[in-house]
Amino acid sequence: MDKNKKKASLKDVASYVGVSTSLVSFVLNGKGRLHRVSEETIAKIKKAAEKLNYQPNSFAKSLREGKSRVIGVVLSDISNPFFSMIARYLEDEAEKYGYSILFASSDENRDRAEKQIAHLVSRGADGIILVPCEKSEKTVEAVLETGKPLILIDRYFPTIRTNYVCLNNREVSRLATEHLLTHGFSHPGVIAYDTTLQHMQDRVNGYKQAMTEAGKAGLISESRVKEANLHNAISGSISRMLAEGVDSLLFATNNIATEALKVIKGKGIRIPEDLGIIGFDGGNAFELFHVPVSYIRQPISLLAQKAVEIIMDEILMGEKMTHQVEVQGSLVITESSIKSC
Amino acid sequence: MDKNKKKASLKDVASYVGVSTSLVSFVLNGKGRLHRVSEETIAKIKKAAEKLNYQPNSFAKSLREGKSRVIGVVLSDISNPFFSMIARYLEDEAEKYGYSILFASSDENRDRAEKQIAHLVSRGADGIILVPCEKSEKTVEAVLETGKPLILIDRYFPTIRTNYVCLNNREVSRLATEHLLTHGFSHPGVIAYDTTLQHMQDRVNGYKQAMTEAGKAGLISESRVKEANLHNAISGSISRMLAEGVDSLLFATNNIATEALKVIKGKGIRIPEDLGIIGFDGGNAFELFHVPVSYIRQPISLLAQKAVEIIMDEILMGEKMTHQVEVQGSLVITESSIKSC
DNA sequence: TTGGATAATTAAATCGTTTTAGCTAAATTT
DNA sequence: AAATTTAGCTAAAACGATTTAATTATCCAA
Repeated sequence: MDKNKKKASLKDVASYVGVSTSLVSFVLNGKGRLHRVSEETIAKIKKAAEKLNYQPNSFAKSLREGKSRVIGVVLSDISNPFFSMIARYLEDEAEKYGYSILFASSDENRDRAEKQIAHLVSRGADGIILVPCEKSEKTVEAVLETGKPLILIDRYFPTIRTNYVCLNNREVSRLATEHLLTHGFSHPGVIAYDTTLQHMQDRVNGYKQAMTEAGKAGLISESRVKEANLHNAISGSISRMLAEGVDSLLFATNNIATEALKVIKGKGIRIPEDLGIIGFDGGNAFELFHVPVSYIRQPISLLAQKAVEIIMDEILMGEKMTHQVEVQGSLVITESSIKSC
Repeated sequence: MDKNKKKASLKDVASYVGVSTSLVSFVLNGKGRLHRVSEETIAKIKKAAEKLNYQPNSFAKSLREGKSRVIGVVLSDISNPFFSMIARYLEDEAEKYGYSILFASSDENRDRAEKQIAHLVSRGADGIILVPCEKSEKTVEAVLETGKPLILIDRYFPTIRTNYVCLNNREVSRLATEHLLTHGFSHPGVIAYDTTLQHMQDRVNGYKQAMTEAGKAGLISESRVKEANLHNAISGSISRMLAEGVDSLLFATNNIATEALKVIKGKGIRIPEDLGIIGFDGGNAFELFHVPVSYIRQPISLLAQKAVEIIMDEILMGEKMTHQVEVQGSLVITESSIKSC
């Protein structure tokens, strides 16, 4: 094994051909013509680079150029299906620009997120894509102060002027509720996380709006679920709401929906006879449930595409405007949300 | 906004305190005492670094040291739950060493994997953790030639001497089949991917071994499933095997198990009366199925922990030995694999 | 008081690029 | 023939750190 053969550097190529490193750099960066290097030399240099298997040293390049071609992504938890899908699309989109992605999971922990971001920045990330966690306004503002390109994804803070891409949470949630109301359910409820994060508030607000529009503001009986001890909390909520007369439920996240389906299965609640349901983000899991489950579909790939597009604009072209994009979710309707009368 | 205030460099700290950059470097790397810097100066330098919010430039550091503190990970597809779990544990383990992880998805495509690896190496990854795809022996060998630390995870090539961490596929698969044989099922079958990858062969071989040990070698009627058109292929396999008298099935991956459960639900096959089943890797999805599903549990966190441990040994200490680790899977048994007689 | 330790610090090379400014020789203009 | 332009190339600084060898100052022993 020749594990000791060092990688060839610009200098190696240069001395192999018998020219200066400048020429090699010009040629290999496609600026040969611009710097009027002779065709002959261009050819020789290219051949030599090939032959020596020259690979530019990315550290030297980054040091010199002040660019890393890496985007840092901090999301809630990459093992959560929703976020791992986002991760995958971000990866694909970034690749189109020749960028790589450095991932980190915050676990919805503010301090952890702060550390992760600092770490990514110190690693030289050219920009940050962030799924911000609750009460992390200061963290976000700190990144903004840096001037480092930043875009929030999935969530945003109404009080902070940043780039963000998120779902039209309120509207799609309103639509889902309206659908329940017009398909045999007179008393819908909603189960959401008990967080101040705006996207979650929006999902609840969409529900409230639909109820109000239907003249049922009086029926609003929301149950919020704390993330801790999720399964039990959801189980309790469902029992309580059923007792109160709720006849259908909107689940505000994929996780909540999945846990709720387990509870429903466990309690033997009939869908849609006893309870109409609409989940968030379909997925393999739902398909194993004994009744097809209606859900709100998020265009995850679009979410990722927009996020990368916007941050790349800022990184590459110095775009200064703030972009705030809402992508449109849609309703996928099946048996679980239609009461046959 | 003071977006123009450049980050402070070593030189800035040095001139702020009125010393040379050497001293600052010594002190901030904890080698102050070693180079007998006076306590007074140490204190001054630390305070100044704090005050100027000095963050070392990682490119300069990497360039000089020839280390990046980044591990490159190429896996099949980060949006696949199994791999996103691995990704998450890898992230956590690497963090313990102060390392970050650069992810890339190969989509089981050899050329893509090759490109991704090249990309990660050119990005300066100190080592590569790889889920190799079919027929990628040459790619793996090419990495080995480089001398860059490498470890395969989840899969391996018996013909190549590399570090790897994988499940005791054959044994756990044998156990699962044996379990079926001793719990009311006289004619088990297996559904696996039609690939030459050894881990998959091992899973099938474990099944065959159990059958042979039970004196039922004659009953071996395996169905292999091509990845393309998965759902339909599995549907066909299940029908065919049931017709052939198969009374129970071992599914060799989580994906196969999930798709199979959908088929089973669709066809109204009763579990375990008509068919006993054992899946691979439990997960949220299984819990929504109307019968609790037995499965083979992989210690994913251990898999990741070992992988990082081994590659870090090589990166940091120049460990030269090849480590080949098999972690032990276990059977999680519920109703789906026990025929009540 | 000369020489040798010892303590405290610094100068300068180095890592591998990119890029600006400058140099030489040939070609063209006046 | 002198001046200018152009073609083709190179030298050297810069990016921001680490590290080796060198330097200065101080103190102590002989």
